[in-house]
Amino acid sequence: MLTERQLFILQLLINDYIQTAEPVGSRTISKREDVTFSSATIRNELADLEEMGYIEKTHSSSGRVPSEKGYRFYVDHLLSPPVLSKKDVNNIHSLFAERMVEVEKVIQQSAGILSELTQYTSIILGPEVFETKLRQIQIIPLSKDTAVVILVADSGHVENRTMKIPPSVSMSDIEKVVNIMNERLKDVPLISLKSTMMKEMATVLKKHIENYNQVNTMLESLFLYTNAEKVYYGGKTNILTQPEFKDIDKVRLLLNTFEQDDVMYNILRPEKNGIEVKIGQENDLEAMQHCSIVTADYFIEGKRMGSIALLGPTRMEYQRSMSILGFLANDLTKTLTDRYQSFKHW
Amino acid sequence: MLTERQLFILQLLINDYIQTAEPVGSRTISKREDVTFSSATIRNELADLEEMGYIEKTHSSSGRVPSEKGYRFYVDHLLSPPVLSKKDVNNIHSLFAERMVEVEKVIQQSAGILSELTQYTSIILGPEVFETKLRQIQIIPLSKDTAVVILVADSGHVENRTMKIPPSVSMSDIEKVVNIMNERLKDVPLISLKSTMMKEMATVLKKHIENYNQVNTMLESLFLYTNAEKVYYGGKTNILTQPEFKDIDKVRLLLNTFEQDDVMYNILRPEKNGIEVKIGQENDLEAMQHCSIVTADYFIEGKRMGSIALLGPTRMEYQRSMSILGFLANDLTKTLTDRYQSFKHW
DNA sequence: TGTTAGCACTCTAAGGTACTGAGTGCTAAA
DNA sequence: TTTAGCACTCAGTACCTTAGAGTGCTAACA
Repeated sequence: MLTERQLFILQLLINDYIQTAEPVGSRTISKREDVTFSSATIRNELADLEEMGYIEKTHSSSGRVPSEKGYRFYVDHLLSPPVLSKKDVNNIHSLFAERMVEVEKVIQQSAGILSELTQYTSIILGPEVFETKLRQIQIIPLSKDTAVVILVADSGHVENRTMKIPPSVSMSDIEKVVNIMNERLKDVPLISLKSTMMKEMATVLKKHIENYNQVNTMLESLFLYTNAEKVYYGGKTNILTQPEFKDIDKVRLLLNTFEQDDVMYNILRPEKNGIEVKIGQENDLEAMQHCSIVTADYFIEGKRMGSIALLGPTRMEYQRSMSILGFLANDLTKTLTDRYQSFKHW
Repeated sequence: MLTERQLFILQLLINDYIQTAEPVGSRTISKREDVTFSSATIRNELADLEEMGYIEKTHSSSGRVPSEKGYRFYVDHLLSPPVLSKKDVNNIHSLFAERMVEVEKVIQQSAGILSELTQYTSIILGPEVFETKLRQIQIIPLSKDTAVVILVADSGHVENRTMKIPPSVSMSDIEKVVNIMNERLKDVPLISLKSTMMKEMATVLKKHIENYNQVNTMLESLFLYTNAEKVYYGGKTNILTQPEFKDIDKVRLLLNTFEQDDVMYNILRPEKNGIEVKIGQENDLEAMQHCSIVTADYFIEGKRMGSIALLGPTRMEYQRSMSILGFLANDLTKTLTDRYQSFKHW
């Protein structure tokens, strides 16, 4: 168990290290105004803290650096009360003041402002298709064997795919199918579109359509890819300004990971509600060894829709990041819920 | 004017430097089998070449390195005949063997294969809207004051925008407008959609619609952004493996530029037809100081549609890059033209 | 007159040594 | 329990030396 003084020293040390990125020595700590005890005392305490695994030395006569365990403890128990400057708050609010129509834009802008305010890289998981429902489906022929299928969701999201039409399927067949789909599939959540279609529509389609099998395989291919949530970024290269990323190999590893949407998706997918912090190895991904990720969720009508996140070095400003993130998640939730309700109750 | 021998030596030097990234000395050159004269002779020639500005020293007793002028001359006059291995050719052909339906995918894949084959960063300017024509326009209401507008082009390209509907404009008005648009604007090139609409439709609309002014401003905002060509990338981080990009600041500058679509667009927009090489400063952009860009165009029915490009260090394999690029541009042209014709003549 | 061998010279890169300063751990006294 | 004091450690820097790759120049050669 840590004593009051040890807690205090650990906090001072981590705060200092977050600012300077330099190992912190006992003398540095003793010089602070609110420290009454001597550097020798601090040395003793530091030795204890090191023994318990909260801090480390970079070499035998260096100052101390927080360990991942130390950061974990700091985040869980030692964060000072959140302070957001009015400037920051205004900055965020002003973003939502101009009521943007397109969700994509709202999110892209949010990513931008996050990375600007923090100088870290911001990552946002776009709204899940999860709860959005089909409003309308349309098929527009392009040539004798291709057509564009357009799905419009009640969230305003539009999805389109080009597909091949088997020669045995006629245009009038397709028209019939579309009509039936619009009747039967309206207000079905996009996520269960495929299964609903297979279940509910099979019998109806069989009645009205000749080449049921061909049509069916065609439709199956259409809904093959449940469109994953899109990943948005802000300040992708901000991380390169951090001293811990002077090494080009680390950078390449990390930037490569950014390009893999599926990997990022898994990293951001939160395990629990609320603001979550993952420190270094906790991300179990080599590229993220020296990074921490702070995530928060946003909601529409209480349903979790996606996450917003900040990625920085393990030595990141957790308190500030969490505050900004929480704040923005809140605003995002409000905006999107408003928007959604205006659609739903129309 | 350069003598035969000087040409030969310059060529050997640049070839060597491209492979090794190390300054090339007279002895290195003299050791080559096909070199009959001594290193002393070569030293004399190198001194002349340096005086003429084709090569440089990194310090007073170092070997020589090509200058930008040297590269320029090399690219214009000294390239050895193109050699593409069968493997490369097959690689590219196989890409187009599976006839993909969506242009986006074709292009994304092309970018991928380009960067894989060369280990440089590939950049592709998506097909211009330029010649593609409107096939159909649709408006789907989302709420009492918002609707999604969907434009389908004959190329299969789908464009959608969410817009606000002024309260004074009724749904039936909108339906009327859409009908008129579909009548009048069909087969109008997307690029001139706005002007055609303003000219041709004004009179008709005035007749049928009450709130002409509101509708008009609404429509104007709709076509405000001529959608720029999309920029696709492959192997964004490949450039980081080049020894000239060990410096994190150079990297940041370059990667930041990648994020600015408009800047990249201007860089890629070719000035003349055919395969073009821009070396270092010729790109007049700080971030591109140490880079060269090779661009080629692709066409649909003889009309230039976009460009594909490779970005590497100035010390890049020009010959190979140009060959691969030319080859792929050709395949791309064929594929897209085929596709387009199957749409057009339907 | 063009080519080449030879040599003095230059500069980088790598390795070694010495010094400084920030930091530690331990001990003994307050 | 705290602290002053001291010996010790180690990274970083500066400085020097050496090795090696390369040049430019000169004088001799074909």
